[in-house]
Amino acid sequence: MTGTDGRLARGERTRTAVLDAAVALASEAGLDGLSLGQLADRLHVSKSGLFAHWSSKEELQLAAIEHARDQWARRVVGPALDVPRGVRRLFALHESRLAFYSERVLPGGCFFANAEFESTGRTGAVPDRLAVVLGEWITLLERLVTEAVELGELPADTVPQRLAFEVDAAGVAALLHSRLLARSLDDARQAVLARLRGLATDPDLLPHH
Amino acid sequence: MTGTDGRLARGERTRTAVLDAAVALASEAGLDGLSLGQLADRLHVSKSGLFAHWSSKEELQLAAIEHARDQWARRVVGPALDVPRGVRRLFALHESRLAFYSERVLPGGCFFANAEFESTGRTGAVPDRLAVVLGEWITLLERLVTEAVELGELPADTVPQRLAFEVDAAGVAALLHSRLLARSLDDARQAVLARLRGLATDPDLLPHH
DNA sequence: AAACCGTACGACCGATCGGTCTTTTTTATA
DNA sequence: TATAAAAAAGACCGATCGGTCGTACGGTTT
Repeated sequence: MTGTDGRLARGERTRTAVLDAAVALASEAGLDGLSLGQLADRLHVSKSGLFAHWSSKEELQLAAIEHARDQWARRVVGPALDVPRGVRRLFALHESRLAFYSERVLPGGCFFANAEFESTGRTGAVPDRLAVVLGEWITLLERLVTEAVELGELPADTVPQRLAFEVDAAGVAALLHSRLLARSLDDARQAVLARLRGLATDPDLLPHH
Repeated sequence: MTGTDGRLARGERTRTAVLDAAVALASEAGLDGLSLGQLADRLHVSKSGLFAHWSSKEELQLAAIEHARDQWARRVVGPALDVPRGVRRLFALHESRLAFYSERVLPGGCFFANAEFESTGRTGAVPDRLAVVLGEWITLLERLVTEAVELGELPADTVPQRLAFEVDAAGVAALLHSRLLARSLDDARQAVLARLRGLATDPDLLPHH
């Protein structure tokens, strides 16, 4: 017995490499603008070789969604969960999201924002899956708000849905305008910081600037 | 003399019809996803007929930008300018923007948001022109905030850039999530309303709900 | 009536799209 | 060492992409 099959290992390696490139490309051109030919060229593999791993473009798109979701969980959500529950964790999530954008992890800024815009008015497995993943994100934000309320760090009459919407909105706008307005990321940070400090029962849980 | 040349009139008619369809199509598929073949089919004209009016796809894209800009000025900015200066006009602009989305004037919701996302990391005449038009929009928001401050309807220490960013962010997020979250448009309205009422020296200038 | 001009069409071009099929290379097992 | 299986390549397919060209129609001018 060998434990690891070299053939499968090789396949898994290229599979990961392809998905990395696919997520990066799709963050710029969108899931639809993602071209199999361009993707193959960039990775110095043949276009038909991609079909050994995914039977169609749609399956590759679905795999790219899962790949991007893992990346987001690891680089954005994970670090925030190391911070204590409450307003600090909520703000940490917002900050790690902005860091993801400013560090230009993906050339287009964000895989999901681009994909969500693109899937407007379309139907199919790809928009369906995107809707679920984005629902998870909103739910996470709402849960962090609710936790802060339960800890007494936010007023009891806080509407989690709306505050989650406000925090997310700042992130979305920061991304959208980051190319045009260099200060948009800072605006997004300051706006949410001021808002949370204004609401928090103990503003000193959050930085002053 | 005839005053109106029938040939030019006919050209202007189809030109307008094409741009209407182009803006609508681009609001869904993006300026890049806009296909001349599909556009021609939808209008029951020949693809080559389009080249009698625009020498290339890029020129049609630029014309579509101007067309969408006119539409936005007429349907969103115009009505807001009928409202008295100050916080009321600022909120009216936000509301007419949300109305533009909820009325589904464009199938994709917004021409410019889609176009701005798509032009991330690209160069050329189209992204350049988009950057200018979007700059005009941000400047308009900032000007309305500044006017409200000068009228004493908002505190003197208000940072126009940031408040303009917050109002715009609510609109952007409302559009992005409007397909997935039906309540996003209402969230965007309530969030900005609560924010402005919280800041305004006379909250009664704004509606209560 | 003739010349002219803006509009619009159909045929066609090379490039690229997603996708199929056959063959070759690499790795593991009998 | 021969065979099976996974991975990858190359040739090729019909459809569509943006774009060109020659031509015909309709309204204007002389």
